Amino acid sequence: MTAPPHEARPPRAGRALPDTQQGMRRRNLARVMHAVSAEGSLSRAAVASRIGLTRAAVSTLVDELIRWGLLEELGPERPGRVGRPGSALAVSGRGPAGIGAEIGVDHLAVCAVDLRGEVRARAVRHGANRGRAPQVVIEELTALVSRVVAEAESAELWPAGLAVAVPGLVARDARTVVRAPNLDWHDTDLGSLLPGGWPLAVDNEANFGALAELWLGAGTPPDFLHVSAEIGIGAAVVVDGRLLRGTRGFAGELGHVPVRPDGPACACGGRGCLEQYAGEEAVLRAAGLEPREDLVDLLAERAEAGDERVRAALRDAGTALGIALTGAVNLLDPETVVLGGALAGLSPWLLPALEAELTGRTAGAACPVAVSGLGPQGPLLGAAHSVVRAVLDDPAVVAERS
Amino acid sequence: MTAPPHEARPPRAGRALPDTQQGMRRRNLARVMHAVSAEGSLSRAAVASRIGLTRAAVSTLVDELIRWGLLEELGPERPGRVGRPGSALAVSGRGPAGIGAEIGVDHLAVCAVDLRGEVRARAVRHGANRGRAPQVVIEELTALVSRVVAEAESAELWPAGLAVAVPGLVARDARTVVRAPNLDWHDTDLGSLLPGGWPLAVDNEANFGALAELWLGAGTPPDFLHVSAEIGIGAAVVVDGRLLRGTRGFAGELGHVPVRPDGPACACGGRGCLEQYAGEEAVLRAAGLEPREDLVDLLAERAEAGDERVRAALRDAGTALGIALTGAVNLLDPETVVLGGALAGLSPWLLPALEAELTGRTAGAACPVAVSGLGPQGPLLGAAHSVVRAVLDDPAVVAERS
DNA sequence: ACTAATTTGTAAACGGCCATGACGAAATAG
DNA sequence: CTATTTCGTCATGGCCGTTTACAAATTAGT
Repeated sequence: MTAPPHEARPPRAGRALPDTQQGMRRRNLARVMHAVSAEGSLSRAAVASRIGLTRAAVSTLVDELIRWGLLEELGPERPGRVGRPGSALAVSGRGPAGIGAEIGVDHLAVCAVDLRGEVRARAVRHGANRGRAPQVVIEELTALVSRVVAEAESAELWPAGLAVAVPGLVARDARTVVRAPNLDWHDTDLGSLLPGGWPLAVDNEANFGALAELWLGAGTPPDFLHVSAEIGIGAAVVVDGRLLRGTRGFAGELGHVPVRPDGPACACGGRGCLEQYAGEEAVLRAAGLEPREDLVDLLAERAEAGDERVRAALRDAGTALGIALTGAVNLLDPETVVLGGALAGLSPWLLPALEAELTGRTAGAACPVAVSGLGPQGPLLGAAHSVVRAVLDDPAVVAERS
Repeated sequence: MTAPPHEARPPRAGRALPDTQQGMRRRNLARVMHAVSAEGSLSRAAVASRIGLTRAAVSTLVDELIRWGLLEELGPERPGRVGRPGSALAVSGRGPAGIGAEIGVDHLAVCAVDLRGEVRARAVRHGANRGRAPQVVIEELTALVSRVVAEAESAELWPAGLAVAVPGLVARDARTVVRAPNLDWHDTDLGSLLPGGWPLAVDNEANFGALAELWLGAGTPPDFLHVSAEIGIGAAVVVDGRLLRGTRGFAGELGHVPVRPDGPACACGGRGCLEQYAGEEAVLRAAGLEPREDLVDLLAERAEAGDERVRAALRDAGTALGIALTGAVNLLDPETVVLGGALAGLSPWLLPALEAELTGRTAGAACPVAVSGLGPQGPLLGAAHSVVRAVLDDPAVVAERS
């Protein structure tokens, strides 16, 4: 577990606030929100000492945040120490909520998360989406969103934004799906298909999964490499608490890192890419299984049961992952590598070979490998929380929106 | 970690100015300096419109910067347009200077750069440093620094900091050389050997080379991957205009990215690392040459002359580089890849094979490869400029220092 | 039980910083 | 020669956090 930060500092948001007196005030509002959010309940004086402002300044900031409905006063604290007890502040359970959505290969999911970080509404629809037209899928997703939003509104929440996790490459405009091979989508502008009216952010599921790990994972450091696999293999690079997106938004394509330069040809144009060894198709073939919806469970079950062919397939996938990760670790020097998504569930059979490669190839300076506790829930939670974080990072936006 | 705030603090520690009114003023002072520095000469009104402040505010900022000796008034501008002509401001050619130093495998170099970015003093000593004790080498380096500082001081410059480029891995404290295989140095604390009194920053030569490319290179974008090779192969990742250093400061170890997982064993513990194919030793062996000091010139000369064995060696090195870079590009999605250091001089024979691999393996989404115009001068210039940038990024420090 | 000490939250005065608006100065346009 | 435009500066005002002071609420000590 990482030591509690001496100061609850909001990670520098995507779009920095202007460097003016008003921008300073907005950043201080954010610092108050983050401090209270991190501790759950805090007095004004405690916030002041934590973020380095005076009690008087914090008082005016808190007044404003209460007026906007982002904080609420819980009443006097239980007096344990000497002196007048403070009045406990907490992040409001009403007000803005983050709507997260996930487009999986064989399911759709939507949830609403309040400012406290609690999931307040959910909706899921199972069924394969592969090859279906984006319009149809988005229509169904929109219906789920409507249901979740209605449920949230009945709990006095209002949607502050919609974030959609997609199994594919997303352009930096956070609207266009450039390529989602497992859905057969290409250059699809989700911005025009999804309901307008709220801020919208579309991103790779690996990215949202990594953010969930950063924000919700136990002891996840601000510098790590998050690897996830559904059908393709994606990774997300988090540096200093921020996602590394790349010029075109395509960073993290671990699946196409060359593992054996003379290996089998890949659809990407290369040879011997990681996906040729650790991708779903490759593992299925090596395990001698047919494609199914609940593939991960099946693989885990067979491996558990002692199916030697399945175990060998997973072992080989782990080896390939280890080779690719050796390159990534040498290049990025992350604090840890986190296995998420489907890899989390299969980690008992992947990890030994993976770690053998990784530590064997990096003598001494090995990078620890951890398994995500969020597993397949990561992307959806990360999406919803990304909206919540946007509000915490700049609480003043809600004032403009009323 | 108890570090005195004044001494041994890395100039570009990345630590942002405090978020207060005074911090805001300091940032605005920096914006004025950057604006004037970028244009060479600018009136107060032009600065104001460029950085988004009012003329009145800029006036007071400029007054202060002139009082500190960082800006100087050149007098009225040539009136070409309507209205009263402005008074041209320029960055002062006197005052603080950045001292850059480079410890190469077969040379030492020091230079002084003024705030305008011009090199005002140099000193070089040739001779192999491999295997010599750090104390002895640093003693010689210190002598060179003294000469350069004396020359700078006679030109009314005073050293604002010392930055040292080293061919090896440097810890994040910017003082300790963890491993420099080509010097045979291990866990050497340069901070205690180098002259005190100034802020000190030790860093990898690849990092400083990348910064030089960022700051001085023609048209270098803020997101790129800089590859350099002296004996080992180092890379530096620049994201959004900032170096990615990694948790331990070891990011960019491209030389130990696996290229052929079953290839020859490497000192790092791995097999088939890039260095086994494109490192100096490997290229020498393939080319059938003996180690020499001016190896790069020799290789270029032979290749130019048509020596087929040398050309094949460089071609193979390019291929291996291309494979390793394919992985890096997939992971980081940089805007360009820049070849610097010794690779720049050999690029005519490396590039064809390198680009063939890179574009062939990344179908369509290829990443352009550029060659550094700075070549072997990069690290030294980057080091000196890093000190200058630190002053431009926070001009108020010079006021504290007098 | 009563006083002293400590801590919290708020209010008023203060100082730093930039914006606004006005003014003189120095050029061009007609 | 006048009107116009632009530059640099000054006085004023608003925003924002700090300083200082004070009442309220609790514990510690007698």
